Amino acid sequence: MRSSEVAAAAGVNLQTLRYYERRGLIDEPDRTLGGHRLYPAEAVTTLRVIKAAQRLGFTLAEISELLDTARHRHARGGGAGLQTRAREKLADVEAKLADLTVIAETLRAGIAAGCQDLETCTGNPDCPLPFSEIAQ
Amino acid sequence: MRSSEVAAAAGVNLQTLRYYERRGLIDEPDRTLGGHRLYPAEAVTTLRVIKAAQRLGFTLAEISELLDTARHRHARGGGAGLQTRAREKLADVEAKLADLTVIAETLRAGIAAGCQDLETCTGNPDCPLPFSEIAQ
DNA sequence: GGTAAACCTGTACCGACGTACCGGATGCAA
DNA sequence: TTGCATCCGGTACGTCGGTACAGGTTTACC
Repeated sequence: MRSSEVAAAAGVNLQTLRYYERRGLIDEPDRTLGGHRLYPAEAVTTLRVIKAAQRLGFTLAEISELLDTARHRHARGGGAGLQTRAREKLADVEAKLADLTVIAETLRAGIAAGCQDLETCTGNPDCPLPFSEIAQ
Repeated sequence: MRSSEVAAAAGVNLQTLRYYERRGLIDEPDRTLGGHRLYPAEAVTTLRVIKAAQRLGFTLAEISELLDTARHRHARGGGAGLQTRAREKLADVEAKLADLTVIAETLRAGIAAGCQDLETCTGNPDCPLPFSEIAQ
């Protein structure tokens, strides 16, 4: 498959394909005599896996590592496997959930109290937004 | 107060202070004859309000706008007030919460299923991670 | 063999939020 | 008046995940 076919099939930009190649996320494909890239069909699957992993919150660096340890399985000791990574990521996500829950509650309180502007709220000790408590 | 005092009192970097000034988040302070900035004590409060608003998920651009509409209150029509902004932000935060909840559930499913690496999971139709369904 | 579409490399840029470094000027105390 | 900490403006860098452009080749089809 040619690069634009792969990009279209995976729903990514052509530039993104080359970017991933530079980042080591996808293998360097074979080339035509003239230097044009020729991808195997599996490249599309790899790209979809990358996108799925991104949706789960993994960074490209993490995905790159996960793909590496998947390829050569002798990752004893050094590289953490998918299990470990998923556990760590879950902890991150749960922490973010906790943060956002507090934030949502605070915003709801501010809305319920009818806060009109930052200046008034900052000086008002009854305001539920954390401006007044912070002011002094 | 001198710039380093304000920065220390608000817990921000000196450079950040100048950055906020460039962004229009804090007023341009008076200067000494030699050009050194001299801040009023309220600058510290403003900085803390900015940090509190950031913790609530507002961008610096949004905070800048909120501070502006707070300062000159004649913001009828054009600029949305704190109420409106808070409602919009709450909707954002709730959307993020929903996303992260799905992500957390997916990660938990993957952990419970004992997924070991991306390659195996991609080819396994029983894997709860959304790689296999996506592969074809 | 001509032509247009696709492709190549390399580099620069986006946005969001700062941080760091430079050479030079200033402030303050002894 | 000297000396040193602090501050000045301007610019460059860093992250993260791409995207865009320039200007030059290659491929594919008629």
